[in-house]
Amino acid sequence: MALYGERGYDETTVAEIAERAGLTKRTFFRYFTDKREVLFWNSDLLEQQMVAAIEAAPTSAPPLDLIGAALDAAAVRFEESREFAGLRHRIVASSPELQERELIKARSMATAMTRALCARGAGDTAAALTALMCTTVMHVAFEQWVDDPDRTPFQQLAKDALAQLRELTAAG
Amino acid sequence: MALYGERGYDETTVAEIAERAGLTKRTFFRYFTDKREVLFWNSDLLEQQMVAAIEAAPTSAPPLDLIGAALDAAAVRFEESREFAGLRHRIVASSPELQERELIKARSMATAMTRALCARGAGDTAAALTALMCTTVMHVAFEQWVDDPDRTPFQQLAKDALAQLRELTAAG
DNA sequence: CGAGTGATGTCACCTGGTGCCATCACCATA
DNA sequence: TATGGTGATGGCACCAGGTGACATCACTCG
Repeated sequence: MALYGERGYDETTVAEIAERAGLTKRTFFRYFTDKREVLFWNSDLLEQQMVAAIEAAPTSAPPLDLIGAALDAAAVRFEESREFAGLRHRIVASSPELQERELIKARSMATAMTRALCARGAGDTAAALTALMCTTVMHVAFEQWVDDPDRTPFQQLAKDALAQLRELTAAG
Repeated sequence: MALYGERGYDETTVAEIAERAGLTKRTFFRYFTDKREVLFWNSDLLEQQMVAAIEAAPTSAPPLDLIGAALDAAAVRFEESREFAGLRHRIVASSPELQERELIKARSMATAMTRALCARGAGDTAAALTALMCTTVMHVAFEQWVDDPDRTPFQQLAKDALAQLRELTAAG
């Protein structure tokens, strides 16, 4: 992460990372499957927590509330490390391959939530749509949250974005 | 594409593709920036057509109608080559790196539509949410459409998915 | 003390991807 | 016809990401 920040992602070689860490290139690849994966070390944890939030919600909760619960869970993790998230986000934004990786992580999150929603009795299509809307709102809110000079809480931004999404689909 | 279908994407080397095409590895990379890009040859065309559909819609149209117009444009292109889309989809589904590429293409589509929506006077957040909902519905409908034994038209599936999304956000 | 086990190093190797220069076909113009 | 320019291709060397196979070393357990 330090090296990525100092010299840029593309300009950093795995050999250099390994050297800085006092290891070998080979050993690096035993810990990380990828050069990219370093930036997504804890992503599955976030996924698990959002899924758990959905599973823990009351059975009668409508889809939008489930999304809200998952976003609240995400908010907790995000607020834990705002400046780190900012650095990480800037690095990811600098490289297309990292954005690709970020997108597939989001997709993985969505499919996990889809499974959880199906397990709660939602139809396949409804579950998929709901989960994807959740990642959509998360993405939009995250873009506003990171590097926000006012340091507005993520939870607030996510709530607003969700409300706006509701308006958009209701109007007309 | 033939080689990807025969031997699988991962097992196919660029040198083999070039040889089959009567070219050199070097020449291949002058036409395609990537080994992956072969599968996404016409993706920018689809993007342009969906953007054009949004721009061509009446000024008074609500967001959901704009999404509908863009999806109709996509439907036209999809129906042109159903079996090809099926093969292509199967190949993409077989490889994570191809899925990553597909996701970033969808994202690029979304940002292009976001720009178009902003140009029509939509707010930044509203535009982003609308565009992402469009790609979401497109994805869900596409998954149902491809390899569907009943050969239901894409337009129908997209319309249904969009209606279901509306229900999901309205309920509660 | 010796065997087994897990983490690391070492090396060879493959493949995707790029820079650089040579070559060749084609085309316009004198 | 000869000449020179231009665009597409080939050839080559090279780098970086990534993997497999084997050696080594530390640590633990009996």
